[in-house]
Amino acid sequence: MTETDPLRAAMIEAAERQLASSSDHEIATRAVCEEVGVSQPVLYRLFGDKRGLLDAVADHGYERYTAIKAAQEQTGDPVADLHAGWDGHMAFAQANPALYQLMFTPRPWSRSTARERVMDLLVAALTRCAAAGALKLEPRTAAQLILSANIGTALDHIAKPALFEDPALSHRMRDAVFSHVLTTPTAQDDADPVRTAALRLHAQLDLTGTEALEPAETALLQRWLERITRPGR
Amino acid sequence: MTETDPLRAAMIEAAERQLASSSDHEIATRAVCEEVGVSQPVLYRLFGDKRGLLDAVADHGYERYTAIKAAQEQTGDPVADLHAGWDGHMAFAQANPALYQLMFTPRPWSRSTARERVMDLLVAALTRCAAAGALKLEPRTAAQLILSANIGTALDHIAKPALFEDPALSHRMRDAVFSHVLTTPTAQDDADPVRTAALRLHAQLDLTGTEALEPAETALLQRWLERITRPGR
DNA sequence: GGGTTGTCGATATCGGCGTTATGTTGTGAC
DNA sequence: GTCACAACATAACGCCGATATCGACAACCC
Repeated sequence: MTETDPLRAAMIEAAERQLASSSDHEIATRAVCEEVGVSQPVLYRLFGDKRGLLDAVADHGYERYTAIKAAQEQTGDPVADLHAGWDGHMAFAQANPALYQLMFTPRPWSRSTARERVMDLLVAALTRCAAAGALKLEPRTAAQLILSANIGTALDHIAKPALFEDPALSHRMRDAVFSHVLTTPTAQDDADPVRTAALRLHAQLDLTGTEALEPAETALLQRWLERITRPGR
Repeated sequence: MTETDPLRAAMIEAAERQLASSSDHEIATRAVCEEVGVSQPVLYRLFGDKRGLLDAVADHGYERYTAIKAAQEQTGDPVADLHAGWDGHMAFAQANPALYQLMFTPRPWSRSTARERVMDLLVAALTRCAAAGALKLEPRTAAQLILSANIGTALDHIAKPALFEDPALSHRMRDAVFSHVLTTPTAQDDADPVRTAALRLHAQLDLTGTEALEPAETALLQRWLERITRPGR
């Protein structure tokens, strides 16, 4: 995945350093090239564009993001992992505010896939929750809700860094969204038990699959389960 | 409040037009001056800075924002007004994506007060809800939650405009946050009836005040009510 | 009323930026 | 040996944000 081009990696790291230390969250292609010790045309040959460099920095930030996440999501309880994932997201925003905005704030003409990949990570974590019967919604819908709320909260905290000191607000938002997405441990099958069971089976099939059915049959079954869980609410 | 300086207003409007029609959500001071028919030094005399111009554009956007809001928040039911306010916020983001990002995305060194003023508007709407006994939290805390979630959802929709077509996601987020902030109509006084009653009285005093107590007494009472409602959760 | 002062504006310019055309050097193939 | 090609630096172009300098004009004091 990483092309192991040392020059390219050095430029990305230099750009990330300058981005983190710049007061206005901006970088200058000249300064990046000077820090690495090369001239400007190499930047345009490697990244095509300043925007290409920024996209590469954002994608590199995704790998640092996954490194933080991979170091913690070890619990057997997927719901606890989900909570830790929210807090890890906030910690990443606090540690790298400029990089965070680059990754999660909409930039026109951006071709970075950082946000989508974070989304996929979240969908995977939510699918594990669904397999445990803890999810009320489809994993993708729940992921969109959680990620939007997480980003909105993190951007608010970045604008007012004092908020990071007290995690009460972040946890309140986390609980608000999670309680709308997760099943309550007490009354597990609330309104529509068929729907919850279908969601659980769908996720379990995504995770482990089955050998009791032919692939074509499994595919048809998944479509049926999607129809059962579709209507929302 | 508006200084009624026609030149200043013309430059703000020109900058807003160019911001809305620019592909990269950027403006050039030269182009703004040229459209108005003045030279660059007047821009720096009026706004001091390019950032000053952008701040003025953001603050002007706040007035358009309030215009949309003032046209709808008329119902007697403050909770219904709150729901309409969320949807109006999303509609504003859809109608003016570039201006929206300028107003609600953290910009270093920005001196714009647009976000704070929107926050104050939301606090006022929530205080009306609290006076009706519909709020579980202090208005400021609730406002921070709602605004962060609203901004996060709107930014997500701006990045993928197709999401605007189906309001299901936005409404899901709205319900998630609101159900964490508002009292359910059925079981109004749930865990801590003293706290809910104190919140209600605090808000009502903020709104209408009282003549039964001296001002100093009222102030002390408000501090007591804050201590009752402080501990959170 | 003439000179003074200060405000408002334009012209011209500076330094920095993103980007690219041009030259130059090194290297492997035949 | 030379020829083709790739990789790199030099130098330049055009645009941008910001400002120094200068001119016009109204108000005001003596």
